[in-house]
Amino acid sequence: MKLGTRGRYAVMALVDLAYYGQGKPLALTEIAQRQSLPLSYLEQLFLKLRQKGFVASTRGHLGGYTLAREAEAIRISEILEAIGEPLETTRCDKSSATGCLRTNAKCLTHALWAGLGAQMQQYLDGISLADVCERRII
Amino acid sequence: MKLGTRGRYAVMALVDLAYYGQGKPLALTEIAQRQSLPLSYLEQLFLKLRQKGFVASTRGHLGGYTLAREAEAIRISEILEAIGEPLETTRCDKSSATGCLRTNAKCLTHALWAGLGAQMQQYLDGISLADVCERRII
DNA sequence: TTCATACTTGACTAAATTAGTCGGGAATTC
DNA sequence: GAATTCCCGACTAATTTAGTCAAGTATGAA
Repeated sequence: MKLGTRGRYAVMALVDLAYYGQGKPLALTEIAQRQSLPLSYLEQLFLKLRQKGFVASTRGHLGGYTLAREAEAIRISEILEAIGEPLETTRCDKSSATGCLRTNAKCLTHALWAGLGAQMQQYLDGISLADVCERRII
Repeated sequence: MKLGTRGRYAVMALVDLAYYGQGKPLALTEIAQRQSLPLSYLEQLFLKLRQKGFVASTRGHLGGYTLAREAEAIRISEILEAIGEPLETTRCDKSSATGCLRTNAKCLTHALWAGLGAQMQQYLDGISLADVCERRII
């Protein structure tokens, strides 16, 4: 159960954007350099972030990305979901038949994993981009 | 960020063992059938679980596995650790140089991921095998 | 205009991980 | 001695991850 680079990089980059880009467009190259992240990988991630309405882009010279929403209003959980880094603790979501509903013993563990997922979701729901920037993490 | 089959199956099997095997050895074939898990995969997992002292084995006819410790004393987090399903939210553990300590911006997210990891750990630390069997999950 | 900058997008790929399988052994009981 | 069951290592197919690469489009400045 490990966090991949997708989620990690996306949050790192958005935190950087919120922290250093005060309203003005910030080029991805700058973010990539400062955070030591591969540029073309970031481009992929920001494509999704733009499509989902987290950032806005300005093309051309002196262009870059800006936050499309306030840093206070962007929760970490949303970012992870947007770029396809799911918090998946169970496997029985899709179809009820193949899942864990065959015997009652199987379902004993279901509540456990669902609880873990809820725990994670709740934690990341409760933290905004601004919280991370201002070091308000518990 | 998803839970793999290793961790899921190991916990499912141990819950089954705690639930159905009341002191008497329970064969893996039985557990595998009841939980619909691949037998030879379970064998791998139980090898580790035995080596780490979670279960004891009895060979031969009417043999099988028993819990080596009380179900109340086995925490879910221990099981996951034993079989190599780590709760890895950060990547800067190993060496301080390659990690997140180069710029201060990087470290902004470190607290976040560390917090998430702590959250998960705490949750799974607080739940025992017995809790799962007796449906004492919140 | 022309050039440099920067976003846009899709296709592709190497490496790692996962989720197992397979085959043969060793111990124990009936 | 035969059936059962654990023991153990080697192997592998498929998936996922973590990117790279190439080509294009839009914009601002000189």
